[in-house]
Amino acid sequence: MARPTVNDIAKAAGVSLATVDRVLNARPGVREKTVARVNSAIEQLGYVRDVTAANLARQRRYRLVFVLPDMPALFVRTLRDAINEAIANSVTERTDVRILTFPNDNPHALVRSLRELGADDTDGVAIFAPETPHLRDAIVRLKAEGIPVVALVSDLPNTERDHFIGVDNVAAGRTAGFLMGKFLGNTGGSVMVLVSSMQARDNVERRLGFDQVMAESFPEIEVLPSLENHDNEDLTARVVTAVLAERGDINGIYSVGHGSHALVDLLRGYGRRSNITVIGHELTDVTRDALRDNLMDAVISQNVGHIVRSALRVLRAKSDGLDIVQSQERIRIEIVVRENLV
Amino acid sequence: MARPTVNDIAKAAGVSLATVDRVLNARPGVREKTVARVNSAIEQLGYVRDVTAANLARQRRYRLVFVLPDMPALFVRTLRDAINEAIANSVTERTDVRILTFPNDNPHALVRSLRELGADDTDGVAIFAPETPHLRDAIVRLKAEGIPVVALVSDLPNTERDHFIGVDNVAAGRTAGFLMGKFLGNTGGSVMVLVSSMQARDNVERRLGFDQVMAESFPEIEVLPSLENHDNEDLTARVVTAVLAERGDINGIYSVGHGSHALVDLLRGYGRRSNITVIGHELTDVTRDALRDNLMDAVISQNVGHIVRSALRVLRAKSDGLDIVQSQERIRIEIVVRENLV
DNA sequence: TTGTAGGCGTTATCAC
DNA sequence: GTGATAACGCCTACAA
Repeated sequence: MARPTVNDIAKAAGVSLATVDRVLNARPGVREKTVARVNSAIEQLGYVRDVTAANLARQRRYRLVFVLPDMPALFVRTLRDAINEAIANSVTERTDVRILTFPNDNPHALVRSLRELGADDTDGVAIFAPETPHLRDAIVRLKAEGIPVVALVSDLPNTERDHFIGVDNVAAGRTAGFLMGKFLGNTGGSVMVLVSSMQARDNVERRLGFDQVMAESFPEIEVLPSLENHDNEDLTARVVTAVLAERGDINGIYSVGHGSHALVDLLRGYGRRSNITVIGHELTDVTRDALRDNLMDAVISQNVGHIVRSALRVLRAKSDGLDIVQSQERIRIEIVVRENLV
Repeated sequence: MARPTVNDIAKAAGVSLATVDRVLNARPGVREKTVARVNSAIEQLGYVRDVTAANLARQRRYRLVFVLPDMPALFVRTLRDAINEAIANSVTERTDVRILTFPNDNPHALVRSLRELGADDTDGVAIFAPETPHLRDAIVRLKAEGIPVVALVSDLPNTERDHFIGVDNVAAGRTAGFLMGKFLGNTGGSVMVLVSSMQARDNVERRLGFDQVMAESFPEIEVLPSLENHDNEDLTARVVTAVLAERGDINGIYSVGHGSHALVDLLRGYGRRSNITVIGHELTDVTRDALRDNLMDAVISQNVGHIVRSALRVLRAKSDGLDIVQSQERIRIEIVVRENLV
């Protein structure tokens, strides 16, 4: 039998469509008694609103905004590409997507962009940015205007964001550590740790998880202190070369950040004659090639396509005050090796 | 500016709504000249039909069917659970889902079930079953009736199925082999291969991929012939125990099928005192616990939730003659270890 | 061969 | 407070 409609509840409750609608959308101007009557009819018939019909009637468009840093790291470009692909496919989903870019070294510019957004022109915001007090304030304001906000890739735990879409970076680091330990076996040796910057919370969390697992499960392997390379190729080359020369026992490199470009370039120069296990994060053109060419052994990643689609679904749902399907929105920590590329 | 509607094309082409509709849906009774005029208006305005409005108007429901074997293997139950979860969440998607079960040793029963389905009561079928001549015929008939058919998990390459939703099992086997080789390191030794049955095409393909990689990249490791255990616990225990006793050099076990239950039970008895690397397929309650308890080292898997949702999307799209978003429908070969569980 | 009118389930603008 | 009534974008009798 067919789903009950507003007409059915109207009949059942002995009121008109308009009244049912008022109750459904919690609009004022209905006696409490009537509200109760309508609600019980809704209960009894098991009514669930047809969102597509509602959206048609109100000519709804979801105006969503992605906020991204203007970083050189390939991962950000990968994310941007995924967003653009989603845009291309969203014509059919009543969704208008804008991308706002901010200079990644300038949190004020970010906040300034965010200030432009109001409930009159945006229905949801997805933010990929480091947490700062200014950003916290900006989010407070967005929420005060009733605009849903989700954190992307890097969580903003001390803000009022509605949802975080990304992976647990401690677990991602633990996964990297587990693979490093298993790949090295019980041969001892030591692992060099490369990181773009220890400012970013994701990097810190990954390093933490990595160290946990190495200490717990592979104590015979020594993990060296982090080397910050700021995504600089020359610096990377110099530092890595120096450390490799200095210590003869290095058999693993862990690249914590999402910019393994410099490292991969260097390794490509070596031609992998060194028998070093290399593990990094985020699947990009660079790391994909590196896996294929045996320059890297594993990449811990998160599916950007999934992240973007999840952000869109979650923001639309929040904007409608609807529930989300948890299992569908969980972003998995993916392990990518040579053989399961794509 | 707003998306053009049928009204806009009607105006632009100087015809009525009904004519536009006839052209859009390729219905007969329109002069070629008129068709051309309407089509060029559609082109010019960049019209793209609002599927939700169309579905509302025609009170469209997608009546989809999943066909599954009645197997004891936990993987099938996992898949079934995922379908039921999807059903629970599909109220809002104009989709009615039925599950048809057939005794897995009886392909005739499968074909008989399929015969019941007609264009009058089903809009799409997703089939998880081994390919047989009878099944091929049944699919020919479904397609002849205009019913979209997708293969689930295990491809049906020699049939007219519209789409395959699942992973490349050769690549899955290669991935297992890669991890086995990396985990064992260059210690030599030999790997025992357990398989429920070599009848199933997926098992054969995985074994093939596994052997490829082992031969190419880890020639120092010996891979033993497949032991068929037919998911039987007693048999597994006897065989595995015997082989382990007979050959002292076994340091790896590869469980090819999707029923690692018997093996895990046995290993649990051993308490993992044996230093054997164990790799299997499909994440289920059993393999999840085994990873957590260090009884297994890695599980190669495919996300059943994703598979089911993909099947629904693809069948709906095919049913409407729409394109699918390839990148969204590609099922990934997932590697699951202790640290990236869930 | 083409057009008119009404309806799909919901919302919104009026009156009463 | 409440109820007709007309949209939204599309489809489908039924007329013409």
